[in-house]
Amino acid sequence: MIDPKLLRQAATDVAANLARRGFVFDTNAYIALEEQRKSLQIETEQLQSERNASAKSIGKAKAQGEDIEPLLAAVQDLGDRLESKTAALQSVQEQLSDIELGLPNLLDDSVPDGKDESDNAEVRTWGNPVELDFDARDHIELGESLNLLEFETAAKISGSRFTVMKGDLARLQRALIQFMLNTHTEEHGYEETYVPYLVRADALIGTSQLPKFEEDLFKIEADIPYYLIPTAEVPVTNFARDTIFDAADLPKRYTAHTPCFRSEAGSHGQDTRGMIRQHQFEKVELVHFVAAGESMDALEALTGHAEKILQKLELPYRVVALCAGDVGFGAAKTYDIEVWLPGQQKYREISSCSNYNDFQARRMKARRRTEEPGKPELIHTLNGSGVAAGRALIAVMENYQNEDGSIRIPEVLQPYMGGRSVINAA
RNA sequence: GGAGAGAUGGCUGAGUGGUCGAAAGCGCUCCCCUGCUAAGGGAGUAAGGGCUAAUACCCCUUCGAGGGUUCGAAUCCCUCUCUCUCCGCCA
Repeated sequence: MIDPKLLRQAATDVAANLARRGFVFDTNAYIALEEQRKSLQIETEQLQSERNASAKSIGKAKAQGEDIEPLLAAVQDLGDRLESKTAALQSVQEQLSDIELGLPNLLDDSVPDGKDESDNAEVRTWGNPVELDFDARDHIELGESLNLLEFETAAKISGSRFTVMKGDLARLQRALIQFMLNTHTEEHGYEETYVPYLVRADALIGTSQLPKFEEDLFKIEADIPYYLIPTAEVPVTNFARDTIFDAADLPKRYTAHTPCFRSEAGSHGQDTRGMIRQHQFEKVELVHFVAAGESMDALEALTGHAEKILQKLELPYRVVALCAGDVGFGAAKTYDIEVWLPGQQKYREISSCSNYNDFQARRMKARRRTEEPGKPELIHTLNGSGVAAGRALIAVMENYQNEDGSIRIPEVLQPYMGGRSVINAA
């Protein structure tokens, strides 16, 4: 959520910023509502004040044994007046809140202009796309010919966009996850966490998947209307919900491995083959809680931590700064890390690292006490994939393939694979 | 699943219709005293919102959440959520 005070004072500036995203903010409608809110709130609070004063004097009079009747008569219609004002105020505030919850975050000035993916700015590349002296196979071909990857079995059980992995491939994904968690906890200062995969709507509102993007989520049919998490960002970031951290508590870095569940509504026809885009995938997530003013540095650090994983795996990648039109709803700035996939001859997203500044914190009431005046102020939250395990698996398969269809195991993963260095057909 | 208890400020914990945003203790901050790492005395110490140039006044809201009764609710009524105890079941 954008600071309501800023919206009131500088609606036009906000609209100009959001316009960079292609988002239209109807400032006139907002300002009109805001004027109503102001007068209604002042009147309502005035009436509440009157009510409090009269109740107090009635109490006093009664204690002294005086006649209360005239006092009661004097406030007879106060309740009704208050009730109608309150109802009107509430209605206006709900309308304002609907608008506010629907506004995307302000973009950081450093975000490049642009409409869509094609306008994203390459920031840096690492490594060089592998030159194979044979025709590269994609992960589907590789996995199926090794008898370790079965889409038909998955379809039989759960339909499209699911995968069954077996043997060394299943183990390789587990190895990737272990390797990533160990790297982040041992080298990058993250605390490992284990979190719920089912969450309540409140948590999703806090991280801004709701109310706007419900169609992207799986909601379970049960007495309790849980949602399956689309990313560990949701449970982990909500650690900070309704919390006031001590100044010394921050910064905090958390990591978690979870499955992620996404309906992929709106991506029909995209990546229908293979396991690039699944309803369920494994991911290691990184989350930072930092003081306001430190989040831009934190974003660079966080992105670097995700990159480190690919470097250790020796997978070529590039980092792109998402352009104004491509930055997600709640983010002020986002770097995507794209890994090279020989099977597609393309860089594909494997991590997305975002600074939400106070956008999520305001929704979650996540604050810290400042050092000096000791006053609560909103913290900044960040998150990024460190990295998506399913896609990392694809990247390893395709980048480490041999001509005979076997797959070499990256050196850093070998300890997790019983010391072996290659995966052969089962 | 059955039976019961409870949710109050940073913590412990009073408070069952009126001057309670809330006793007391602890903790914390500042000051005083004390010639010695102790003790004592005093003051202060919630969050959110409105108004505003203001982090100054003033006002409003909040005692798990949401409704209700009342001139007035932490206190009474209803619903929900969560926590705890015992029994049962269970990875």
